[in-house]
Amino acid sequence: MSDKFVFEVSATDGAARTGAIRMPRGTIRTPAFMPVGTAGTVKAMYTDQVRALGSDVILGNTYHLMLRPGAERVAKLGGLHEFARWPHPILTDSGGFQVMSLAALRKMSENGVTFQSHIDGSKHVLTPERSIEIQGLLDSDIQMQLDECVKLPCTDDIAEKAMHLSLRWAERCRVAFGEQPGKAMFGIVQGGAVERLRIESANELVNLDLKGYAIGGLAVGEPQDVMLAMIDIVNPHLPTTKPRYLMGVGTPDDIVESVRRGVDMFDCVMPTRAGRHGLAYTRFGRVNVRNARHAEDPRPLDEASSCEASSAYSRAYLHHLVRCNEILGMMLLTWNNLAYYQFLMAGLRAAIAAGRLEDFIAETKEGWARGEQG
RNA sequence: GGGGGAAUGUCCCGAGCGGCAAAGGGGGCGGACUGUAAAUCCGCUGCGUAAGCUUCGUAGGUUCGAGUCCUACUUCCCCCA
Repeated sequence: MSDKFVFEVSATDGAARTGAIRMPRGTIRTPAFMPVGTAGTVKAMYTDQVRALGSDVILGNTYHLMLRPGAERVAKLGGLHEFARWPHPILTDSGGFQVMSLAALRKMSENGVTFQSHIDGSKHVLTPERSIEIQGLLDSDIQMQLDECVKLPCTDDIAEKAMHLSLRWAERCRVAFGEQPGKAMFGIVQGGAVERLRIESANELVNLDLKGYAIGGLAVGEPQDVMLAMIDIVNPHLPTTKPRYLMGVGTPDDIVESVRRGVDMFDCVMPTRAGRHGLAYTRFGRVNVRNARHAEDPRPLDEASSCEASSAYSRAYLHHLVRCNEILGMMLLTWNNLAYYQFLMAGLRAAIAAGRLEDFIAETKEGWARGEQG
């Protein structure tokens, strides 16, 4: 096969692996963290900054972009890459997450989801086919199947129905997507917190022979140990030759633990949203910059960081900006957080390549536990 | 000189019109955020673990009961001279 979408594992360490996804718009080094840019922007960041931090791919969202500015309009303007000035790979979510997050504004049916726009209340039908069509109009490089994401905890019955519906939708998405060399459509494993359902979901999806597999419906209310247990259950059923993407996760600790278990891709709102809300992630753990104790602290968040936001601005100044609700405060903390996330990912990749992942993880967690630098 | 108005919870603004430990804001202190309806949301903010105690410029008074009514005083503001 001469597909231009290729996943290569270059090294493994335990269940963890490092490698690269190569595709026409660029290479994604794995394990990868993908900053979330729901509405065509990684909030509070310039694309150049996002790129410079080592991001190889960012997310976009079908639901949000179909409402505003509209998929056809984005297509007319040259696609999402051109529109948002991000020439590198883009992964788009299908709208499946909004099935959960906008539960009050949607209706499910076998055919698809009907959303009532959170913006103006208008009705929009999202079928598996339309979701793929929209993702195609956006010119997304990695497209996600439409799925039904369910909040946990839930009954086995609800988890099972959502999982089976998601499987049927996966097939329809695969047909709609067809053959697109250089691009990919990923399936999404569902099944709540039920081992049997997770395994069935994974096996059925693998039968569809997709280019990548996501684990969805996690970090949606369950404790971390449950999430990790689900990963351990699912991964052995996924082919080692395809990328595994844990959707929507997570905290640095979640990511480290998942990489250790063989996950290759992550996306999460955490670094960007938390940054806007005054929380900084650093090598020394989390720092709530709003807290009074930083008011007169001249030290930067991390003097050794190569990111200016982390090394060149005092905590006192960041504290001031956050308190004043200044835009720059959100920009700097988002920048710092994304820098830390990408620093962490680079560290994980290097550690796996060097066969010292466990040591790296121990050192990393030691830093978090130690707290403040110095 | 004459007339009118205002002082509220120990940071600020401010509701309150006889049953009030006293609405709301702001500020402050802390927390949350996981495929983004999020520059959002949630606590706490007189003392005490509690029964309870002490508060509404000051001092008296009326009343079962006063932040609310009356009197005087203090300070501030406005208008007329």
